[in-house]
Amino acid sequence: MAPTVRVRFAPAPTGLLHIGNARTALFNYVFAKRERGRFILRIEDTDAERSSEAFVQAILEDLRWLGIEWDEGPDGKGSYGPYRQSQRISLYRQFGEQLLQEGKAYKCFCSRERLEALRKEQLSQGLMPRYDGKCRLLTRKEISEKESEGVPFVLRFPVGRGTVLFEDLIHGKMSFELSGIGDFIIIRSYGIADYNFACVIDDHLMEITHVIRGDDHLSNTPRQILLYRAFGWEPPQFAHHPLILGPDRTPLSKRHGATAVAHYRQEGFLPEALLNYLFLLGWTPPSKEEFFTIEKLREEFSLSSLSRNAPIHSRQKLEWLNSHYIRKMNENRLLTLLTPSLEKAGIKVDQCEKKYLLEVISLLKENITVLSQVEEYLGIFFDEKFAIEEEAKKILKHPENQKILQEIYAILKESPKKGEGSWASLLLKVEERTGHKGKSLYAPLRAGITGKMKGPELAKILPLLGQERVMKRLKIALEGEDP
RNA sequence: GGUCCCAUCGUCUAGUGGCCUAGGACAUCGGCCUCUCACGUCGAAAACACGGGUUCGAAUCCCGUUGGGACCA
Repeated sequence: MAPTVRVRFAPAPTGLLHIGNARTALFNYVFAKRERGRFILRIEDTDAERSSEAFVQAILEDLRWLGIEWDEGPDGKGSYGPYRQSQRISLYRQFGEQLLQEGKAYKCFCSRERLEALRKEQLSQGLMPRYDGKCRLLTRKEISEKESEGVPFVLRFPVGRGTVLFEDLIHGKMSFELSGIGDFIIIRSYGIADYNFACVIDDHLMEITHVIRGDDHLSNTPRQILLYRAFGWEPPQFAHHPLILGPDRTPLSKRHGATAVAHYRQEGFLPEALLNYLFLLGWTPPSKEEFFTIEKLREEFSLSSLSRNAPIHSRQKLEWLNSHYIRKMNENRLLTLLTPSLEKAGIKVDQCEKKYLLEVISLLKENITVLSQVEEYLGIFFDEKFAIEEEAKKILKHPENQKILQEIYAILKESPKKGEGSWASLLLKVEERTGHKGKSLYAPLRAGITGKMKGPELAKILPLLGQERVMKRLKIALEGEDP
């Protein structure tokens, strides 16, 4: 029987989770679900300077928001811990020591100055800069001399010659020439493990079966495989996916503006839209359908069908998906999601009639791309936000338009309270009396009633506002007063 | 400089040797719908980086060039 699939997502808490990392997490998560395996969250916080607990918490929050649940992680779940590298430092040292004892690693006493000089010289000769293996040849005596002098050292791994072959689940057969790789550091002078070393030890100890990560690690993989071999461990399967690029075709970073998941969440993007988008960049479901859910991904996603091209981030496509999901969402859930935006805009949600709120939302969801955009339209439905835009004012100034509004006002005044259905007949009456219809009627009406030039259908807004409020707003428009 | 990765419309992609006069989506432009915006709908413009092979036949396979990217330092 094949062992249980175990995958991991291993972010460094040196910043907010950005959409590229989120995509990696999602690939791992969906793969684990499909294989009925386990998803492990590991925090790579060996860089104490740049790591912070606040970022750890922010990352966890973003992952949860995306719908990712981990089976094991830094918050107590799982028995392969600890799940923070900062708590595993002594482990790395132990394994470093083991390699040293077995003669599979050596102490390197070379100073920063020597390394720097070496590098410059190699460069000037047109050679590739890499460690020349000087300390690999040190005698026992020389080593103990250096040690007693207290010369700081690092642990290096002798790479040797040959070719490393492996099968990448996305790229296929991979072949790396070792002649291009210098002896690399596994433990730094201050006792901290290098990335590749810590990564291999953790992945092995946590019994990771599939390492799914970005292409930026592709060329680290032969180094890691060498370490697995040195320990006599079975390497996991590897899958390297392309990195999301910015419009300038360099890897997505802060320079490209908003890239953090948290940012998109705050702006009012839905997790299902972001998820759909992240997979759409580089993957097409068998059905060729553009919209898909995580359930569908669980059934249909496969690493080998992922594109090997690095995709470019497109906010437009994300927005398109988001507006689609907003329109599809039911009003009750939308109201829950929208409440923070509404409150922030000064609408006291709990004091509003829920039925009214839901109706407002059912109209507005047709017009917005991101949740935060509702604010733009709030003035139509909430008196405390009502304001007349400059362009609307211009329209209202026209004498002819004033006449039309006066007519409407008069008709409303003489009509008994209108039920919802009778607005249509009322507008017909207005058409008859003023001789205006279509645009010339509706434009001033819209300007007067909503204070805006665009928005949902007037035929739906009017009954929602009710006769009384419509009259009140007409009056404001007629008197040319600022409300 | 070495070791690798990648290469179809502006963007995401379909395409795994004949079904391709290269399909879809976003964005763009135009028509329709319509009081506006949005939606919807119809249509237009838009790509196989280049050069060699292999083959009866190549976007698809091989090699080289070019371009972009990663890692190494």
